[in-house]
Amino acid sequence: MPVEKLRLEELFQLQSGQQLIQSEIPIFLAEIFRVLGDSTRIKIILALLSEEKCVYHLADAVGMSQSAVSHQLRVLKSARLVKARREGKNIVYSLDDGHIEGLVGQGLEHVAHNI
Amino acid sequence: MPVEKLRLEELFQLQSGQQLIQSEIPIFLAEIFRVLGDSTRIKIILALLSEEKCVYHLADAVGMSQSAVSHQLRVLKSARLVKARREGKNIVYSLDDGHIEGLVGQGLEHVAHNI
DNA sequence: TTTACATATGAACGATTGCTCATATGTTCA
DNA sequence: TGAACATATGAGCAATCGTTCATATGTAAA
Repeated sequence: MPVEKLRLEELFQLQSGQQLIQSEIPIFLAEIFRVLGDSTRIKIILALLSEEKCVYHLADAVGMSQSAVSHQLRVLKSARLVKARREGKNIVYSLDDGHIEGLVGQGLEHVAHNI
Repeated sequence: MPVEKLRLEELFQLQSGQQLIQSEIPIFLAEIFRVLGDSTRIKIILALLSEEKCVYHLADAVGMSQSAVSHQLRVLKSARLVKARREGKNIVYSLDDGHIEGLVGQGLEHVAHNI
């Protein structure tokens, strides 16, 4: 299936959803959610909502070791959820694009709804 | 932290995000994303976007065994993503609330953005 | 160039995951 | 009640995951 050709508003209307399900889209979709599905990684993202941070400050913010945070940053970076830039001795991480806030926001709505 | 007292629009504005990160919210958030982070479960959800379905039809739609689908339906149900009702010999599953479409929609936007 | 700092990375591990297979439970109809 | 169908569930297993520990890499300042 030519994923590039899909317009978002069409996705929900594919006949019986079968084409969508058999495309690669569910794989990509599951992948992004899988990456968001760990509390250390979510905390990193939440910490980056307000402002960019270096690894040391992220580790402090989420209460995990530098190594653990660094490993998870790599996961987040390869999923294009965060981006990095060097600033002197530090490497400063920030959210990669605005969709992430949307995703987290929707997640929060579901959480709020189920409390 | 009194989660129930949080208004959604306040969440992003908590001082430096620290309160949010130290609350139980990241745990809940990661949990919902973790459940969405498997392609079989995402396919099930996509299959239910258009209409409710029984287990047999779901298994067919997602191309997995009845047992595998049943196991995953239990995960989806305990995360309150789907609900079930008996209809004769069958058990018919449907999405539990409207937020799920919002979540999937946001996920699709991210996917579309990164293709 | 040496030292100290900041980050990344590889190996190893215990824990969790998602599937299959076999079987149990529940429902309908003869 | 018994047979056939629909779904759920438990055990078992291979694969994946997230952490720690030790160490490598990269940068800045002395």
